[in-house]
Amino acid sequence: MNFTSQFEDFFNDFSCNCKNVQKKSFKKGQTITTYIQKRNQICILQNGEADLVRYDFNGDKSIIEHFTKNDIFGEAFYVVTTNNELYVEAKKNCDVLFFIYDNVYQKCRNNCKFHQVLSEKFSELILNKVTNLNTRIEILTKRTIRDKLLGYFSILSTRNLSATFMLPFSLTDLADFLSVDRSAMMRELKLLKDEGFIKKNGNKITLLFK
Amino acid sequence: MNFTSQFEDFFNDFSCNCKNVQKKSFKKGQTITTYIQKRNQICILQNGEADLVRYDFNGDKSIIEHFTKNDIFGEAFYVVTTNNELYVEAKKNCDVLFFIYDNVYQKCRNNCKFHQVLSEKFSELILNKVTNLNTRIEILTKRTIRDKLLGYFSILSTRNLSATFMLPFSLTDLADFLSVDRSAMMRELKLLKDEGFIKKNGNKITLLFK
DNA sequence: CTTTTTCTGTTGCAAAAGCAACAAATATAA
DNA sequence: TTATATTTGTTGCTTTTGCAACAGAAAAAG
Repeated sequence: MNFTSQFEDFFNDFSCNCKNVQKKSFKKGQTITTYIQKRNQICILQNGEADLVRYDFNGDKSIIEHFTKNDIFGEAFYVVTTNNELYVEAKKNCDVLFFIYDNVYQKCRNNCKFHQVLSEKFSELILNKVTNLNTRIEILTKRTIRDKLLGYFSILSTRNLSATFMLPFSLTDLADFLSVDRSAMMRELKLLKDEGFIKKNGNKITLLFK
Repeated sequence: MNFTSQFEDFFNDFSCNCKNVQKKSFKKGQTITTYIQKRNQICILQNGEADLVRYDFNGDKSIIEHFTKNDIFGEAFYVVTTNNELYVEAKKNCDVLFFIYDNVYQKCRNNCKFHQVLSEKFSELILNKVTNLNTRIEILTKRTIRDKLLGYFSILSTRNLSATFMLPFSLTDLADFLSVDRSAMMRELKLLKDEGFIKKNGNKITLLFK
């Protein structure tokens, strides 16, 4: 995704004084925002890593999305239902911009640089989000844990332009991301190793096929 | 989603002569487009219903998305990988607008009304798509067939403002949409009926809880 | 109206996944 | 540095899901 670089400088140099945009920092483990479907909040992750986490009424945890630099998120993108708890948790120290959806097009009176660039580039940011979500759906629609693992690994391998790559998650979180039982996933990982499909060293995976 | 109404008249009255936008009609069962990740194609469904369908290398079919009036789709939203076949199939007669992503912002020389409105409203169309995809992910991350069914039913019920609603799918397609085995899903539907959670009459479902 | 195709409903059996529990290894905090 | 918490790895057992196969119902095609 090379469009990211277009925003890099802009977001780093960001120093808009208008009241409609807030910049906040979070430490690892802190909650960046909880989705409550009242405000029309949108967030841009300037730096760090974060997960959108859901707990359903069974207490099952899912990692809905994993966010990295310049990813966009917030309750404006989500129809929140009552039997879910949804929040975004910082997995590393994060800098985040907050604003509401209405401000993207109804520009603030200041006519500041931020809003000018944002309204131009907003679609590209969302377009990127859509492709990420589609990739996520592609993995989730795989029928078996094995296919989910291999599908996800293959995406990471492609992104990294190498058969070897680091998982962006702990194995515990990976299970929540793939929406499967952790011990069942561990069993499958072991089988994939034993059958010679992958090599695994902590969070470093190497694909041995094709 | 009441923003849809804003577009209704516009898209129906559409009569742009510029070469960058094409309007085509399809009969039920026809393929609207195949995703090949070469062009940056975007489509808007003016009328009808269509499914984005994937066959993976095992031959398993998934319905990735179900499109209705004013939904937006196309390979611009998808990172196509080699071991998938992806295409959009008309489930009813459809009218579709085709254009490429670049045209959304690099407006055509004609400066036609279509592009003017499109560039203003494009973000809202995508935003709507993002919420749909998130809803889709919410269902797919449920761990059991039962929870997937109940989760999906509850969404349809909310949308229809009624405990009773019609499935937009055949039961065969519903299984592909939930990404589960059809016979296992039928078994679960029967249990849900027998245990008094739902009433079912063909494609008409009534929720009997809460 | 008849034939053909698709969809629904069902079942027995096999395979996969979930659950619970625990020990060892790491990482984090005091 | 020691104590505490989290993650990894593993396993037996249970439950859920998938697969294959088939018959009847409904829909589409001729």
